[in-house]
Amino acid sequence: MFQRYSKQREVVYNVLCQTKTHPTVDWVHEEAKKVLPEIGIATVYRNLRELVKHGMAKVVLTPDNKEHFDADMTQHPHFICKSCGCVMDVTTQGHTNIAQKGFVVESCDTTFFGTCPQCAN
Amino acid sequence: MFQRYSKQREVVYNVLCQTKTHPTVDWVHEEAKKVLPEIGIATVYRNLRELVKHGMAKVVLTPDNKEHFDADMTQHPHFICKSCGCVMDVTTQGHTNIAQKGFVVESCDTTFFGTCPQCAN
DNA sequence: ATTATAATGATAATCAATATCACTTATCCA
DNA sequence: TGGATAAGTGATATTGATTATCATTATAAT
Repeated sequence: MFQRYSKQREVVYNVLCQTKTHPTVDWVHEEAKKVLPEIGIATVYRNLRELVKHGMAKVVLTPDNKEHFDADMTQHPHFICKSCGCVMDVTTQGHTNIAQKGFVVESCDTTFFGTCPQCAN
Repeated sequence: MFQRYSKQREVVYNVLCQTKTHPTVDWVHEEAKKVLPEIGIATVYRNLRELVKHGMAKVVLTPDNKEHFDADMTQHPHFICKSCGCVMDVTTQGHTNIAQKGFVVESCDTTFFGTCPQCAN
C-alpha cells in the first residue's frame, strides 16, 4: 500500500479514525502534535492526501472553501450547518427523519464522481 | 432584490443562464468580456456571490478546489469527471441509468445544508 | 553496518478568493 | 432636469489554504 511505514502517517490516520467530527487539516495537526510534537503541517497535508488516494479517507468540501476529512468510507450523507459550519453524519433516510432529529434542511446536493462518457472512450 | 441595476450583473447572469457547463469564475469573466470588454474579475466574483446569496445561482465545489456556478436552481444531481474535471447535470435516476448513458460512477456524495439541532435552538 | 531512497519538516511559492479604495453611475428628489 | 447620495465598478493589494521545494532523517533491503 505505502512504500514505507512512518510513525507520522500512523498518527494522522489514528487521529482521523478516532473522531466523527470531520476535522480540518489544522485540527488533525493539533491532535497529532499531542502524540508527535515535531510533526509538521506539510506532513499532515501529505498523509491526508495519501490516505484519500489510497481509499482510506474522503474529503468533504464545505462552503467556506476548507477541506474536511473523514475516515469512514461507508457510503453515508453529510449535513453541513450554515451557522456553526459543523459537518455531521446523517444516518437516517430522507428529509422527514432528519427534521425529526432537529435538523433544519434548506437544500441538498448530490454529486456523482467517476469518468464521463467522453473520457471513458 | 438588488438595490440598483447594473449592466455588469445582467451580463454575468445572462452568461450563466445561457450555459449548462457549470463554468468557473474565469470562464464567466471571459464570456462577459465579449459583451463588456471592461468588466473586471472582481465584479464577476462579486456578482456571482450576490446571485448565490439571492438564490439565483448555486456553487458547485470540485475536487480541484475551484468553484463552479450553476444558474439552474431546480434540484438536480451533478456528475464530476475525475479525468477532464467537467461538471455535468445528471437527469436520470440511480446508478443504473447513468451507467447506461456511458458514465462510469465510482462514488456518490450527498450533502444536506441547513441548521444543525444545536444551532436551531 | 551500509546503502538507496521514501518520508519528513521548515518554509517559500502558488493561486483562488476577498478586501480595499478611488472612481463611476443608477436612482432619488428638489 | 440637475445635483446629491451611495451602490456598484475596476484595479490591485492582501489573505489564506494548499502545494512545491529541498536539505535532512529514517525505513528497509542487502
